[in-house]
Amino acid sequence: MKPLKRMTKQRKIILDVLQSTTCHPTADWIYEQARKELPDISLGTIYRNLQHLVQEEEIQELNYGSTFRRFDGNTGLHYHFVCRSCGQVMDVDMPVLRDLNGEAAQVVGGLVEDHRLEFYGICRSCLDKNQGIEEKKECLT
Amino acid sequence: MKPLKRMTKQRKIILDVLQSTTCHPTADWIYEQARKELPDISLGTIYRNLQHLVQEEEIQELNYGSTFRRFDGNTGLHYHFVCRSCGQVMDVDMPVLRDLNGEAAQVVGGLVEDHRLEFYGICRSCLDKNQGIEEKKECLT
DNA sequence: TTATATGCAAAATGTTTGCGTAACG
DNA sequence: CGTTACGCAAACATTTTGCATATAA
Repeated sequence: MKPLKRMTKQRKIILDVLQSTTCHPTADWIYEQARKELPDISLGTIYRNLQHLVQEEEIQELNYGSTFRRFDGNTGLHYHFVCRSCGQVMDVDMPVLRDLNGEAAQVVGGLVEDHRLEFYGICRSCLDKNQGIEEKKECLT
Repeated sequence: MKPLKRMTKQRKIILDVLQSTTCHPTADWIYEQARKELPDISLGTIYRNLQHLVQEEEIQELNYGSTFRRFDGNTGLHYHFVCRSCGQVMDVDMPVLRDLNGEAAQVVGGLVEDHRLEFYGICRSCLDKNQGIEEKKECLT
């Protein structure tokens, strides 16, 4: 973990929020959480810090088929499952496919640094209450 | 290939643009191309048709670490490589990992319908002219 | 003490939508 | 002909930015 340039209380809270949840929150959800601690924090500060933390590789950014981003406090390589019904994003605890990068490098002929793998489908809890479209949950705690 | 509800000249052009390029264009690039044929086409029409074509599974939507989407006329399962320097997205012609979905299903316990795999790194042409940051190419024809 | 970060509000970006008109089948 | 799609422009949601002030090191 590299040292950050400055650890403000705002930055600390944002990092805390991300590291103390297993969900994959949006900027807005992080904002709501952070405001419980620091009511005057601004959304601009949330975005500036998220950008900063991504650059410092303290967190990672996720992007699925939606208009907004999600963030993940877990920077280790791991895979995700996205439920098409409720929109929930969960970690998939399966072994990392280490030789994939080399395989791809042979094909594309460039430098392959890493990869990202996402699964799509319907999660168990949506299957159970097997109905049409659930209301989307932004984040489950 | 399911029949589309109506094949307007606008929809045809959008489909043509996507199917006659191996790049993975943004809505805006598609708009520029379509305007060469049909100068009065509107961006709203582009978006409406892209959405429609995704639903009909005539094209697929891609989403990477950026603020905008890309689209792909190739609906078969295949993987992508994203160059961190020039932003280009290219196909990775490697075998599809068919048993991955089953593996993930065992872990998450839901229904896993499909997966998406993306590689990140620096492409050959950026490595060759090995300089800092290239100007971003939206799409190469 | 000074560079870095903040809050606020305004701007920018990418996408969607309402409405009256056009045109596919 | 009736329904579906269009062009246009305004609305929307998310993210970024400029500026004057505050604060961590």
